[in-house]
Amino acid sequence: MNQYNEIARQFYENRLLFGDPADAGIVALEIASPTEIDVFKRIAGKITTERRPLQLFVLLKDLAHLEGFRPPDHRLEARTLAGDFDYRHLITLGSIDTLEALKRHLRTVTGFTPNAPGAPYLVLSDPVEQHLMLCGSTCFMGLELEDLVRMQIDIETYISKGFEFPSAAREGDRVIAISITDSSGFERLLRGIEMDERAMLEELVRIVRERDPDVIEGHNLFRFDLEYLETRARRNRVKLALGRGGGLMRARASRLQIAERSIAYRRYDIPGRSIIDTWILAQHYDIASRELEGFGLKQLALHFGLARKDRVYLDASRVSEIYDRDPERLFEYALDDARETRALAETLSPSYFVQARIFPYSYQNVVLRGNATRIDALLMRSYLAAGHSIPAAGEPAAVAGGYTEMRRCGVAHGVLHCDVTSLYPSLMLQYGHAPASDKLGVFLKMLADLRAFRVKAKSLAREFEGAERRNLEALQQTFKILINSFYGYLGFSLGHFNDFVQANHVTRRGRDLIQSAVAQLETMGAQVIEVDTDGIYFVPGSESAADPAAAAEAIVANLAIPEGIKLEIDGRYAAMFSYKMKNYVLMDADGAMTIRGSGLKSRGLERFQRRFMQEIFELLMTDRTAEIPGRFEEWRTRFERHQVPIEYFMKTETLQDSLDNYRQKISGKRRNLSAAYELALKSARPYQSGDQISYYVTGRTARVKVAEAARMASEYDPAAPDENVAYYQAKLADLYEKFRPFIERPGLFATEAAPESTQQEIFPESEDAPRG
DNA sequence: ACCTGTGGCTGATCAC
DNA sequence: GTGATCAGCCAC
Repeated sequence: MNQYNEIARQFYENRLLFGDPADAGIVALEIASPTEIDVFKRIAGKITTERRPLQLFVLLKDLAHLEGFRPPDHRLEARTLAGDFDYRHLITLGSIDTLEALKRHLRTVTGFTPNAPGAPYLVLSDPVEQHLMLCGSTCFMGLELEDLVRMQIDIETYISKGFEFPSAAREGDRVIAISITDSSGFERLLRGIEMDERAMLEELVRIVRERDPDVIEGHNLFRFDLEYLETRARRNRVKLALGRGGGLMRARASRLQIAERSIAYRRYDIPGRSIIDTWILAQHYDIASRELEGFGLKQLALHFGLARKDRVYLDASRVSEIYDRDPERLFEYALDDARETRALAETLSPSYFVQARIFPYSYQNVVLRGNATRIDALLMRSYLAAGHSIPAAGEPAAVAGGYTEMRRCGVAHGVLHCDVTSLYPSLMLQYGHAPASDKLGVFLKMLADLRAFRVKAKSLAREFEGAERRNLEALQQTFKILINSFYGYLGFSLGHFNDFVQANHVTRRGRDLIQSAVAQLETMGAQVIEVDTDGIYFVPGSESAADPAAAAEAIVANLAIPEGIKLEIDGRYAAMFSYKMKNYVLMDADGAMTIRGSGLKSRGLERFQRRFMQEIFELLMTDRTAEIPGRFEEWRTRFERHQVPIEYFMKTETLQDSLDNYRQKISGKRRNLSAAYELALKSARPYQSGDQISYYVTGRTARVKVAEAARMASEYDPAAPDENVAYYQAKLADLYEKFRPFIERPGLFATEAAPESTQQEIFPESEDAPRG
């Protein structure tokens, strides 16, 4: 057996983390009848179906709540679990009908809805999850991503004359092309000239059934394509029987929480298959990377280098026009979106594929559930398997976070960064910070296994090529994500094993550790610039000139760091501009800059601001501050002459709220007016939360109400430029003012001795730009 | 029905 | 004008 198989087996035999390796090949599960579940397996490329008895459960605090409940099919078992946690009575049932009846009964008897805080019973909302949690199986054991049949679907729609945006409900709007590709190389374009819409929809259903994909992928499937198809299918009286065994596609309103973004969307489910929306994968990706310019297929394909060289993108608002004039031209390019979606999914989905082997969720739910919720599911699965009761989530308490400090600001040269490797996980393992309620000790066991597995997967990945390397890379990436979620779980208000006291212990140790390292560095003659949670930027003392690399290692080696904790130099920079906490710029030996912090690189800033700042930073860090006033003048003049293109001064904002919600908050004076929402309200397009709006500011004076003076960037006419020159020039001046102290007095300053902005105005106001 | 955390900066708006 | 507040974005 080769090394890859050996390691892989070691991973997959870990039943704390993975599903049952003996139940391999599962690609999907679907409730088949009130008492049965269909388990779809792909074995040697062929789909088989096993119909098994459904295993469902409810957990109760008090058996008395069962009194008076008559199960419709009399199949119900109650069992008292070990330990004395709140949820100690496991009621197992074999029928959805019984489950629903029991939920109704418990709601009436206890007065609590299923997941309300303090409810004396616990029911997982998804019956498939209940089943997987009890039986211990998971999807994709024994499979790799390339074993799945993944289909990509993309539709083109006709927009009636006089309208800019598609509406499935509008007379005249319709589907004019459906592009279908799959991972076996199948490609099919349904063309609206040979087929009417009904025929296209029926053909789509037929093809999906015939190709029988495990996964259906698409870009914006949830927020556009499926909703459009649903409406058109209803109108054409076509049943979207896309499921395995002919089940209908279902829909319901749902919400998705991705970091600070809360996205309302219409969730779709297709029996026996998983729906993967690459728009959602991109949202997840962006939380970690913060580098995407936008979430359109085009922007993503360009960002990930997936676009073919001669790729032509058809603007959705021009599709109808092209279709009327020359439909062949539309059809020529229509398949490209589906092909590109396939490549995008291959880029973004490997980690989720691995996670489906770990968590008791369908592949689709792995993408849609949050990290802490997933850890909760692992803990619950372990406890139920051991026949142990489950605690109720603890009351939330305040948890202090990481230590942050900016000790020095301005420009420094020869900067090092040191970093504590996996700070919180290391502290949790070294000092045994686990939930007090984890009587079985699985929390730290899982964390330790994950850490060991990650090290193995990472080192082994380097020894392999091709598919095996990609798989190992996906494994180590997944382990990393999971490892980093364990600390967050302690402070997760809905985590059954949460522990806010322990969360506080962990961060307290982290703060002590990093502050001790800072103090030691300063004692050794280093100048510490910035500290954030687990990392320190500093300029080493002067004695290190001869061999900077060795000197840097020596510094770190000389720090007194607790047993089991590793602190290492993980970056060296020619220069650093320290501006504010969490806001700084690094320049490496080649002169390449890295800009960090919302104040310096936020996508909420117009591109001209980011560009002008970049110029300032580069000049600041290369001691060419004298050139900065000239650059400022250049930008001012460019605006004066309308030479700045719209892409540089438009602002792009993401709508977090729904428009209804925004309207309600405004009328209740619970929030301020916002340009992006006001424009969205005026627009004909039905904007949803998560959509982005690009706008610019019109008018003649710098002090305008932005929400009133804003116009959609798409309405800008370069032939009749109406951007507010004074407003944008004032922004340039504000920007210059922000950095003026550092431009006038170069060097590195202790924070309390930071240079103040002087009152003198070196740039006279222009007549049309009165500034208050 | 859904949900990992804290800390920090900035622009826009609004009450004072 | 100033400060408070909200929303949005980002670091870790």
